[in-house]
Amino acid sequence: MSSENPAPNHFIRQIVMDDLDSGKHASIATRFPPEPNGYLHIGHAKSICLNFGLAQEFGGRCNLRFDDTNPAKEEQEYVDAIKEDVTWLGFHWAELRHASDYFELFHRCALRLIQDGAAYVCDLNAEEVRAYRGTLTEPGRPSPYRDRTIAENLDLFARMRAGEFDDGARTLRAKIDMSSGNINLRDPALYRIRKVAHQNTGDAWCIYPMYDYAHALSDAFEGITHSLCTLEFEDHRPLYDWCLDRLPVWAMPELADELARLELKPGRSRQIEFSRLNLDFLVMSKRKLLALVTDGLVSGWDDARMPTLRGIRRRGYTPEALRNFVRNAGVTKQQSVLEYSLLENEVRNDLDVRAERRLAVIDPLRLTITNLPADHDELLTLSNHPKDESCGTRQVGFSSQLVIEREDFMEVPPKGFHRLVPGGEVRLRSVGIVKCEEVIKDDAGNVIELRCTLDLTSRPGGTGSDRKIKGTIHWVSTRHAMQAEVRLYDRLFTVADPDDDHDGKSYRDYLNPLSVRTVTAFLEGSLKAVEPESRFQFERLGYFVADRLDHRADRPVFNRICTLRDSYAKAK
RNA sequence: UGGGAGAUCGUCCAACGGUAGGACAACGGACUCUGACUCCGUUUAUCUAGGUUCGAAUCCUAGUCUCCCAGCCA
Repeated sequence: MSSENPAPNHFIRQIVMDDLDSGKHASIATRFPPEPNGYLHIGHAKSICLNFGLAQEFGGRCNLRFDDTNPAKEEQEYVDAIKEDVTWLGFHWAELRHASDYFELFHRCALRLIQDGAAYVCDLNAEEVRAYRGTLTEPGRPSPYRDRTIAENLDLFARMRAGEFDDGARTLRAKIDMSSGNINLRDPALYRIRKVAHQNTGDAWCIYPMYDYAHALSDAFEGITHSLCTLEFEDHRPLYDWCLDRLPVWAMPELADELARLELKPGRSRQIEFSRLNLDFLVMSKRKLLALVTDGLVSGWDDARMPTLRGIRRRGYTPEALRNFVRNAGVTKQQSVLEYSLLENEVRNDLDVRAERRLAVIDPLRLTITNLPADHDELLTLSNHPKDESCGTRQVGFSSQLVIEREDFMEVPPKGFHRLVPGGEVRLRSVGIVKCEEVIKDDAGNVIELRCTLDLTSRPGGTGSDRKIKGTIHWVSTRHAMQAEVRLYDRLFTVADPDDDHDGKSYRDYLNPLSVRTVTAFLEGSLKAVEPESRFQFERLGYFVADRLDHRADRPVFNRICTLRDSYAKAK
């Protein structure tokens, strides 16, 4: 099995250890808070590994919480997919929560804010609010409704809640500072009117809380100690803290019954930001990913080329490799773009250790052994893993009628070519050394068959088996082979930064037309009855996985996860 | 011209006033019945300018560059 090294230290882990050492927290609590409006991608893996990983390492707890405060965008389908993906990645949540579980609590808190004179109902519409807000460099102006009386605010808010007003007609706003340099503090909206059914609460509410308000309170309700999020929320932190300063939910009697009902143990949380995970040669924004799907540029969210967790899984990447990748990437506040090779490297590391070896030919060239009877039929016993005997052995059929990889033969080889050439010798993996005696061509001059003799003494255990030969190539016996659809994947984009839209280009202009190639390959017969998602190394070709969705015993489909490193190809 | 954040090899991460180190990438070599794996070696970095200090990636000052923010999205 693959090994996962201990967690390297990073600034958030250090904060956690300090808080534990100082006694600020007896144990920690984190949460992974996705909005169920799309599928999870590699970027989310960082947040998942960080939140769940920290809780795991320090004996704390980590909740999965759906940030479902905007019913217009969210769907149950995504909730289900996210749960499945988190589980696949290898994590278990302490509790499954929804922000919508707390709608009653949010509402009571809003009442408290109004009573404290810290929030008011504003009648400005969206456009007017924007005009009053000012700009990045100019302060905003107070809303004409800013100084309503508490009684008036209470009455208006009750009527908002009762559905008396249209969508967008009014908002509940925090009364903070219209001249703040931080735009988030210029009386941000706390509640808006949306007469939309919610996938969880149905028609119970027509006012829904905004992210900043709901998120800070949700963290506090759940007793989250460390609320980890990405850098773009850095200047939301003052608002996060404002909410908890005004609403010490752990000490508000009017919340007690509801908190008890939900079995919540609230506490004050601290928001800490880290930089997102970005990868080159990929796009990661939900919008662009969605466009790839809806425009049919890929086959779906689970297309094996997609950077979604479902796509990555479909492709055959292992959760272990993904976790190692994220761990090695580290956690900082520096914006960064990781090289895709880091991820591939982890996949190869993991699979080299655990994937059994098989023989397969994806671009066949006929090879006949002329000094063996035409009906020669033999079962060879091959080891499943060169470095792990516990993987056992398997039987592979061998005959005089074989196919080899077309690129393993060249009539006019370049210098340094170690494979088959006319009159030359090469070792057939686990069989022995063959010599190419004759090259058969069709009328067009294409090589269609190689006729070779096998040096019988070079067979395993034979007197000449140790004879040094430069090259070893793989093969499959046609009589014993099965054919299968094999999908050869390559990167989806041709440039390192597909998001770069200079020169009027867009990521669509950088799509790799060769990102998938489907071929019919010859596979050794032992591959016949494998389960979907089982992974193998096809020797010298790469790592392959039986497709999770399409693979069937009677119609096998394999995906290439990644190639092997190929120093020869690189040298060419 | 506002507010927030960040600058260390090609990439990512360390070094917490005391020899700038690791991983990946690249390059060279060894090994090899997978041109894989493994092993060995090499190249490459502290944004700039001042200052403090015996000593600065780290502290101070000034500047430069990059990213984020003007949703009733999250």
